[in-house]
Amino acid sequence: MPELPEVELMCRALHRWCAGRELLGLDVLDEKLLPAQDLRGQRVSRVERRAKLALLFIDAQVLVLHFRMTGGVCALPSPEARPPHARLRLRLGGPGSSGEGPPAVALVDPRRFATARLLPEEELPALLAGFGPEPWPEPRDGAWWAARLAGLRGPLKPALLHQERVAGIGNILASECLFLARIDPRTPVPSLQPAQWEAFAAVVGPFIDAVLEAEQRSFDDESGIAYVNTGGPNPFAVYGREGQPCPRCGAPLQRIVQAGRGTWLCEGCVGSI
DNA sequence: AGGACTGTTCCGCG
DNA sequence: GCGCGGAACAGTCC
Repeated sequence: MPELPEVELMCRALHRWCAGRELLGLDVLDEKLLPAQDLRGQRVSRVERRAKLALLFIDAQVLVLHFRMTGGVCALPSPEARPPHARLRLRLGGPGSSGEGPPAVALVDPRRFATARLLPEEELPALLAGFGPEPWPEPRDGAWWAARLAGLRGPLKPALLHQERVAGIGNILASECLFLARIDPRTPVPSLQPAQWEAFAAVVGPFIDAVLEAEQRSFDDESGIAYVNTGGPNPFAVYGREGQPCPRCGAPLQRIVQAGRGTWLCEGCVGSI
């Protein structure tokens, strides 16, 4: 479920697994993803997140992974292991900067929406310039959010998904944070009051921290496919819960569609539009 | 069988 | 420029 927190966790995992290690091979298991590459002997220096991208720095190049809807990463028990839906595999040699790591890692993606590209490091700034600034971990206040979305006229919730304004907010994060801030997702951006911007700003950082902490557990077990919400109960307050009672007031939660995407809200908890 | 889905891009229309 | 709907991508899970 890759939004900002999930991509952050995947990047941390990739960094632990790969940083400082030699590449023994880059296996393109789905040729739709990337042309075959020979990167043997090159070294993964580090892995960083920017927006919803994972950036693997390999010598003078960067392998840029975009997980889209269903992409994920996992550590493999053997160099030739091929878990279901594996699309790209990195075989690794030598101990990493955090000790022994797995013999290989893979990008897995059942739906095959994920993308990968390899580009010279000097081309990275131009790619990243297309994304807005990060809403986390640096604290952002209400004025920052208002300025980032200034000029947009439509409803707030779809506006939050504009990656060129603010990078990393996804459909779940948007619904959940608006619920926590008691803001109606249909409110036009120009109608937001300063107090509402502040309420929203106050909610985002702690919510991302909470998701990271909750999902950290699924990454702590690095023995198999260790990524994203594999089964388990829906951990969210409103997402995917239409018809269920609002955790705050008990009224049935609503699902509406905005810009073609589901939005979940409690009509009893939001102020007037 | 049919619909919905955590992301993004493209097109056409207004 | 903005925003929407729709389609496309491709697969799984109700």
